Amino acid sequence: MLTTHRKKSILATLKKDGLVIAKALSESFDVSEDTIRRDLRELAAEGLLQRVHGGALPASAAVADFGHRQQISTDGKLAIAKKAAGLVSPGQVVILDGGTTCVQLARHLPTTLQATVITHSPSVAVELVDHAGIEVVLIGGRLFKHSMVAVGAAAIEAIAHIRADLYFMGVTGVHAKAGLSTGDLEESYVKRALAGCAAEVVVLASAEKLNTASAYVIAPVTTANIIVVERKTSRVLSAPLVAQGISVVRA
Amino acid sequence: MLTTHRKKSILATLKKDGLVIAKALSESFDVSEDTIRRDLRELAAEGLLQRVHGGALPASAAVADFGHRQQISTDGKLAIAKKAAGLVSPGQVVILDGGTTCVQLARHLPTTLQATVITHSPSVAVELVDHAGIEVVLIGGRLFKHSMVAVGAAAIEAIAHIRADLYFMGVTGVHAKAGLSTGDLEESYVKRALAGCAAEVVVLASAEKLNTASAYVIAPVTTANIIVVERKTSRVLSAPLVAQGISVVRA
DNA sequence: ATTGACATTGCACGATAATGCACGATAGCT
DNA sequence: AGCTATCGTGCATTATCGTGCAATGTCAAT
Repeated sequence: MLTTHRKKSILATLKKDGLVIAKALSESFDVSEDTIRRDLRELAAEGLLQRVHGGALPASAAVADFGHRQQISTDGKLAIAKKAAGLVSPGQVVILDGGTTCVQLARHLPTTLQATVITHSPSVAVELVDHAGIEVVLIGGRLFKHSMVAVGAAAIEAIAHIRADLYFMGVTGVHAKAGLSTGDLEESYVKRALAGCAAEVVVLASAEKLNTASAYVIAPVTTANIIVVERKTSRVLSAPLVAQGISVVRA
Repeated sequence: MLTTHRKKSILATLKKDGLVIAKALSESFDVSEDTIRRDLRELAAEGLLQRVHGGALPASAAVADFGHRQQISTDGKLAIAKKAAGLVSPGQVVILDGGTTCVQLARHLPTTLQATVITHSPSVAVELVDHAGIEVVLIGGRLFKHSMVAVGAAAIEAIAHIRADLYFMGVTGVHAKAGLSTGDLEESYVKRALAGCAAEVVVLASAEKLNTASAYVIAPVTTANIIVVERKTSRVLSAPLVAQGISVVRA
């Protein structure tokens, strides 16, 4: 029995059953439990599975889950969301992106605020149910599950008929030269379309997004009128943005 | 049985049923109630659920307020949702209406099912995130908050381009003569449009809906190919429907 | 063929985690 | 108020874990 072969089998079993148990593996491969433990430890170190007492679980399950992602939303993101919520004036037509920060933003809009919110994120829409004064418009399309937003031709088409006052854009990268970027091609198209139909664009950028760029560029950084960053953001990071005429707001 | 796996199962059960009972869990996992209590305590400490005497409730705010309505969702509705979920075949294109029953239906679709779900309910969309095999298409429009569904011209327009195998329709009234009806005009337009583009229409009707009619008529009752009703439904109520050639399924 | 470097494995042992039971405290119902 | 189910805690038991070490096997260079 080859070690690598055994490891592959373990991963295959894991994928098939959703979990593996150390004792059972040791019997089925006829090796000691120590050996299995070693295998599991090594596979866990490679990020191929998640080690737990008694066996292992798939790695993805730990990472996945949107609800979980929302929980790891940092204090910084929360502060950004609150600050951004304050930028909305009564009567405005506002576009809210998907992503955890925008969900937080929606949650922190005053419940009494009279406004129209346009969004392609079902999560944001659900969040706004009990904001009596807010008219919600949902943009349809194929649902990109990783970010929980509608994308695709249908979404682009729906956006084409919209004019908004304000667009709160979530991004994964803000770079003075590379521009605003995100990790999914379809998403970048939608964000570009949304930016194009709003009078003012507000980018929400938590600390780790600044001065980085992701795979797909949405637009030059000057597309943003305002960028909301964390309070602690150093001047070194904000200066190049301010130099291009962007208003950098600290949360 | 792995501890971690048991906890995940508890959370999954909680999500499915809206509550879990300690004693029942201890029996189904064949461990002592102490162990279950420990699990629940730890999950509660992580903020993943809310501990109550005798069991636990969901913790998430988004789930909670919808869960309020969901709690009044009777056992009957749950049974209907489960039964209806079993009507979906792999590979089908399915339309899911809004409403608590359809959210339950979504929740009870097999996680491994390969299918396309079209919906105008953001709640349903959110529910299907962790069904890896399901492609979700969101229909946009103005959000009618009471039912949490997209309605209006945009929704109708989007629906016009759709062909589906199956449409699960929620209604507030099913009457052999008055037809299928609902309490909102806009909603009735959308439901009619959805019914028109599906090969087969399945109506989900909990006990109190039968033999009643609401303000706005969607379509004649014969539009429905199948009506799923509660197990206890009397023959007196189902007979007039069967007489019109509709298949009445008891949950 | 021999040797040495290295990987793999099984075993021993102390440490840690998980579980079930016993007991007194508490919550919810009548 | 009184009853019962449920709860939390301390403790003993068992399973599982990690580490160090020796035995075995592999492979390449000599």
